[in-house]
Amino acid sequence: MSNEPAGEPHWLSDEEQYAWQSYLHATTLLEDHLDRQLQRDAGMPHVYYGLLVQLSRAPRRRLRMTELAQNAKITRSRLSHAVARLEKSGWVRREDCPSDKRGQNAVLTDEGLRVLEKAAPGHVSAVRAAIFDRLSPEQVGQLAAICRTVADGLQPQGADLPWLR
Amino acid sequence: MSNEPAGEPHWLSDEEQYAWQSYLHATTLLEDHLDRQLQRDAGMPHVYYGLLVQLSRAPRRRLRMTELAQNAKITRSRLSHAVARLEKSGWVRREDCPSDKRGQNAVLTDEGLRVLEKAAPGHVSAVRAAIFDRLSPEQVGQLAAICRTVADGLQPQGADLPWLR
DNA sequence: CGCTGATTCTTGAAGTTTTAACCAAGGGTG
DNA sequence: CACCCTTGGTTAAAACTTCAAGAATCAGCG
Repeated sequence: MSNEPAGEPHWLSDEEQYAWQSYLHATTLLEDHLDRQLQRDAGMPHVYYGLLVQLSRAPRRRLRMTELAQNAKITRSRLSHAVARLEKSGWVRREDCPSDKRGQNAVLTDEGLRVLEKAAPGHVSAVRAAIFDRLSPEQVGQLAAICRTVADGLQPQGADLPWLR
Repeated sequence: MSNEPAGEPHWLSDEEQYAWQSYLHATTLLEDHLDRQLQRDAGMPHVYYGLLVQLSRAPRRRLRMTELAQNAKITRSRLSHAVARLEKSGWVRREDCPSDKRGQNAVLTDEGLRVLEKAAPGHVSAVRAAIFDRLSPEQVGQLAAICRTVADGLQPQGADLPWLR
């Protein structure tokens, strides 16, 4: 847990500090870049686009709210607001879950699918231009391994929230 | 995958898709984790903490607004709001720039420095626990190189905005 | 059944970020 | 100086996120 007595904080080494700074810059710039790209070309922020992608890959283009939130790594609350907005735009529709009366399914509408298919090529281009065109195949593998490791260390088993935190 | 609107969308390969997904998960979870950690322990989001760090490293603990925004990779507008909030909290003070009457300096206050020094150990611990304790030294080097490359590809030379986009 | 606690999802309010103007001061140029 | 364009920074409004609370259903159990 958090043992930080008044002793020695154990700072980052120069290499670590450099890596951390680079990481922060890269992720900030990239997220910003993709957010603008999608806002301009598809009229929605990156996270919302990610939700449509998840839905498009799901069995009948629908997913339980909680499952969608887990896949996208966001809170249920955030998802609720997001789906409300996407519903207002007509890309997504809510649907009562037959098996559990508490549940809701988020369903990707036909129009949502069209918007997604229209935006996807440009988005992939942007991602490719920012990352995969600039990295060697070995680096892509390295990146995947590093991210897997970091993500695994932050997953569910947290404490008092169902799956996040 | 599926159709191709005009020409060839050139989708991501399986390896690339996997890396991209892993990247999104890791960065989302990490940013979320650090935001909560700092909100809890220091009463501010991660970006604001980064601003205090920048200021603490600057010559007389002060920086021109634009320079600070560049260092932190955020827009001037966002910085304006952030500094307004930090000013309200007493961690930062504004100061007219003597050499350029349009300019403003953001100055880290003594209280701001205390808050920063108090929060730093816990934050470093969190970063270390999430990343550097889990990666090999080689991976740290790989991460830095990858992030450098990506960041360099997204830097200034954009078009209609001074330095961002 | 009636109770209790957990799970699902939503909501309102407060805080943060984006977007698009906007103003004031610099820096030429003629 | 008059003009015009750029730069530094702010602001209002809209969009988005977080936080805490709440309503409804489910599931176990006596």
